[in-house]
Amino acid sequence: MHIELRHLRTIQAIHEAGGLARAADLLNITQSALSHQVKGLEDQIGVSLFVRRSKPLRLSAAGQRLLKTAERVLAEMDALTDEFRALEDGKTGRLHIAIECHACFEWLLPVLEQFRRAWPEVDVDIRPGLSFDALPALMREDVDLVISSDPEDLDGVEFKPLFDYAPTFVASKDNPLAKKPFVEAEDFRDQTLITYPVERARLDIFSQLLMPAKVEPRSVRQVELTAVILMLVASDRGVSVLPDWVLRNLPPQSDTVAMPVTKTGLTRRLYAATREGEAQLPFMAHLIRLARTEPLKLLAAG
Amino acid sequence: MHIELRHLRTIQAIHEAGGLARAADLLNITQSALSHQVKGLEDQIGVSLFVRRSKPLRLSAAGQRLLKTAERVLAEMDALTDEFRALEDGKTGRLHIAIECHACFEWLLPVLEQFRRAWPEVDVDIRPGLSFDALPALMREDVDLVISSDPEDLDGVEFKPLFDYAPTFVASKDNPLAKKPFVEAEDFRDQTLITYPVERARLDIFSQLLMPAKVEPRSVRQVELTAVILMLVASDRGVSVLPDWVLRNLPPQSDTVAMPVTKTGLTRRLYAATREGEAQLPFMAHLIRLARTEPLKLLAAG
DNA sequence: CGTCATTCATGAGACAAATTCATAATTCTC
DNA sequence: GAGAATTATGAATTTGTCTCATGAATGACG
Repeated sequence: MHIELRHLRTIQAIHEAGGLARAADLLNITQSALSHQVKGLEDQIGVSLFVRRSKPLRLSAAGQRLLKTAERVLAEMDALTDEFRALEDGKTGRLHIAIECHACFEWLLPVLEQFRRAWPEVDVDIRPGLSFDALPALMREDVDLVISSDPEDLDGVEFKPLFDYAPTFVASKDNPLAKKPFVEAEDFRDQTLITYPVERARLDIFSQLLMPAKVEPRSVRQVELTAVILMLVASDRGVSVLPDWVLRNLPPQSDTVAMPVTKTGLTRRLYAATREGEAQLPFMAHLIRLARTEPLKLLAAG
Repeated sequence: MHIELRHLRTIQAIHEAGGLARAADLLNITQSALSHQVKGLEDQIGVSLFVRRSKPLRLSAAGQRLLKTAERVLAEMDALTDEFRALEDGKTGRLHIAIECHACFEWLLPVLEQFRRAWPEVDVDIRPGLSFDALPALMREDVDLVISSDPEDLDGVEFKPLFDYAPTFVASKDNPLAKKPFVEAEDFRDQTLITYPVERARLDIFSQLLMPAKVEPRSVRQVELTAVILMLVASDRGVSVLPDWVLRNLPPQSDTVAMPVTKTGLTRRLYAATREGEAQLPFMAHLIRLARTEPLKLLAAG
């Protein structure tokens, strides 16, 4: 037999009530039960917790020490059950987001900023580390939402569409391609292509154009930050393909030009992946709503 | 049914062992018991704690939250039981001391200083506040040791003698009494007597001399600090009666003279009062031993 | 001081809860 | 898809907790 929370509650009640009988009322059990319990506890820990010499049962030194722990521990447990209760009726929860699409930071951060104002209790985080394997992480409950443009028909995972975007070609105005109305696969053969440092299958330009056309750029350079990519492009160190929302914020007098990929342009769709049913959680639904509308507003404003 | 420590231990074990079966071994119960327990807990708090989609049972977000609390709380409980165990075999304990005798600070502080080096785990404190009613406080376990010179035959309380001392008269060398070889009760009629601010029954000079002789000093002034009393005496603002150990530390060229009270001098004995049996606690016995010998050494050195 | 009221302790039996045993249902691995 | 490993479940059993009835101790009061 170990010390149990029941014992801590008992000690606290006896202290507050100032006696077994009154404490028994507080705890809705009989005075006898308490007496047995205290005796059992004292036998267990081998230390007497109360002074029995005088009748209105008082805490001994050891009892006072136990009471201190009881107060701390019970407070912690109360906080825990409060959180669970809140979690049950959806006022709180965890929202750890994995983004497969690297440029999504651009619109996701403002969206989260707004979200946090509405749901201050929700534990929000972005986990850029696991952009590969994001869906397994979702199922393992390591994350709770995945932003992706490649919906998969996976059991236990739900994909909700967010918004469409156009992967758009950017180059320096000094680049030979700058004069064209649009680019196509062949145009990349002589170019240095700058991409985010993720596998090709996750890059629109490869999955939608170059891999189907079996075209390999002259070279590929991987760069982490969007701003750096744009800088390199501006100084004609390479060309890139970025979502249109990234390009709307370019200064108009910049040294770069943007144009569609292929004559008709590419169109891609972003999705939010959640575990089955969790998209209905109030805060989750709210975030998805925000992620549908806010990025478009940003685009319009840009 | 409430969350119990058993549940916290279970969560922790499952997490550490990475599965029910292994955790069951850790806890010396069957896998079945754990399964039932987890189910019961989840029903209780209305939140699922594990991800069951994949087989090596993993903690869900809520489970991870619970684990965090489990770790904090169980650590606290372990610390508590360690303390109780130490308390059981006497390596630690509480030693809150009430002193009835006000001047005892003089020798008690150095004694405690030495004691703390030998028993760093013991929670030592002095409670000067309740110099009245110290014995009831002892029985209520508000304090654990009382220093007193008035042993009472009380049930459940034990008095151990510490050492003898002589309440000694001090006056300015300008005081008319300074020439006498000793003082007696009548001498106080024309004097301002300086005492500690406690009831007369606890002051040697009243209980041993003035009250029996029914003599009232011209006036009585109460002063808290020994050093201040000595200062006032030196400047002939009054006379006082202090234990000899206080006076040994007077600078020899001081303006005060000391002399016995009555021709034979008074002799008083200090006692340490503990609850019945507790004087045998190792640390308590040590303190009492120190309190017997150390003050005498101080005297000799002074 | 004895009486009465209050408060705590104790033993036996009733009850509830946790655990085990046996076995079914999953999931994982090859 | 067979076999191994892991978790879930139902019924029986064991363990532990509570209640009831009552006894013992303490404190207050006339």
